[in-house]
Amino acid sequence: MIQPRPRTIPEATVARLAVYLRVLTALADGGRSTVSSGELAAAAGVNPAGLRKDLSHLGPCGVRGVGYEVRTLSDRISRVLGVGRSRACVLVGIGNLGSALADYGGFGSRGFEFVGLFDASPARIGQRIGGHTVRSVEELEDVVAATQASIGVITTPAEVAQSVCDRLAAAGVKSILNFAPVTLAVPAGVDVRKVDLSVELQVLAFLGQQRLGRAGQLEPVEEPA
Amino acid sequence: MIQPRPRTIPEATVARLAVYLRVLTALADGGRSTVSSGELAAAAGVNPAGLRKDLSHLGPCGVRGVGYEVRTLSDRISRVLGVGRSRACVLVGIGNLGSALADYGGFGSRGFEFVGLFDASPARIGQRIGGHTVRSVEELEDVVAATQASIGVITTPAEVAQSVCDRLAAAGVKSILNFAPVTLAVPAGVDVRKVDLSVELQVLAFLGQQRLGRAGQLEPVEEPA
DNA sequence: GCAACTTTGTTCCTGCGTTCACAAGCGGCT
DNA sequence: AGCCGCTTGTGAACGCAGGAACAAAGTTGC
Repeated sequence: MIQPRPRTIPEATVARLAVYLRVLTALADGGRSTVSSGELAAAAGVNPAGLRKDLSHLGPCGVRGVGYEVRTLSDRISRVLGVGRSRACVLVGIGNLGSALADYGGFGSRGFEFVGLFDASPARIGQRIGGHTVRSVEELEDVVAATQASIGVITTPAEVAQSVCDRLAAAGVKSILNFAPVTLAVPAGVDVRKVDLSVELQVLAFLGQQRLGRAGQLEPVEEPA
Repeated sequence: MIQPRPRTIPEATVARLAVYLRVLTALADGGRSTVSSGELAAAAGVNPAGLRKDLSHLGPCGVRGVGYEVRTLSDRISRVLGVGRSRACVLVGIGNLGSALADYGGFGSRGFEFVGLFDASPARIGQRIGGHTVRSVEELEDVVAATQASIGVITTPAEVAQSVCDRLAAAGVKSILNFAPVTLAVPAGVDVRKVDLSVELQVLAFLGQQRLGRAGQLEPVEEPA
């Protein structure tokens, strides 16, 4: 028997499922037992129809006329996303940002566990952050091999990010989250996801100034009819 | 004389323009004077045709048969994005992540200047980070009004993010970058951009396990029949 | 001066994501 | 038991981003 449902869930949907899961957890803590798509969508900041379509990728999991049972839906999403499955992560580059991530509690509750913090600076090595000890980046390959880490996070300066990325990929890491402001080249079979904080600010600023122009506060730069 | 070009540049294009700008800056530092779309696209990790389409939103700025002049293109993108224009930003929530952002040098070179760091904890108030002193969140409205800050960054715990957001919006901040894991509600005319680190990891992990499933290495965790 | 090569700018097209709208199904009320 | 209202799940249309192919334009060599 084959599954009639296509196994591919759009990436945008996956991102929203994670958001829904967080909202559902908050609702469960609040004692709610059921919730409608409209209410859930409002809390997540999306369109109700889009939410239902996202959830349809999991198969029918609601009751018509009533809504979704919070517990059931929460479990279903957790299972699909693989929450609870422990995932070993390594983090390279223990600067300000790296320290913040290592110390952030939001990962552990989702099954992400840092099994190695690495830095090249002798001043950093040996420090304890978030319950782990910073190790020399020389040990990177050994730790990845020993722990079978599948996720690597790069928070190094841009200059060394590519070489760190190469070493992670060579050591067997299949998924890389990159905070360094460079575009990484990786071999096939390795996923890279980039988070660029200054680009986010830049886009935000551009939208702001574009909105000012549209608002006609100062000379309306509209094309006249 | 009106500009015949439509003023709306797609958001995705704006984000890529910021990336191109970074690559161009690196090229200029390396002494390059011209660059082709193919080379620039490779360095930015995008399709050459897409890059040319992005650049076409700025009007013709290349020379056929030669390529783009690095200096000219760099200036053009900078002007469109508003780089160089100084933008006052306030940062609320000086935890690990907030400290990292306040101390990150990548913002100042793009014209983003933090004019206020705020926290509610007395233990944090008075600390100096990145050349600024952490102030009480009580002073938030006064500082925003005095500095005409247009951008606010929220790195507080989730529980207080909405109230901070409300205060920022009421004080006149028009663009908000939110790192707290909640969906913020804002009045019309205010832009919010959300960066959710744990969602990024979640998506990465899901793509990884999905890739494993497709590879047929082991049977994917099917719902039993 | 002319031809050939290189590279841009544009156009078409395909696919995806989002939104709207409606049929199907379930609980509650009479 | 039967009807009504509410909510889900799905099908269709719309708009948008991404990719490939092509024409225009400029340079280089002869």
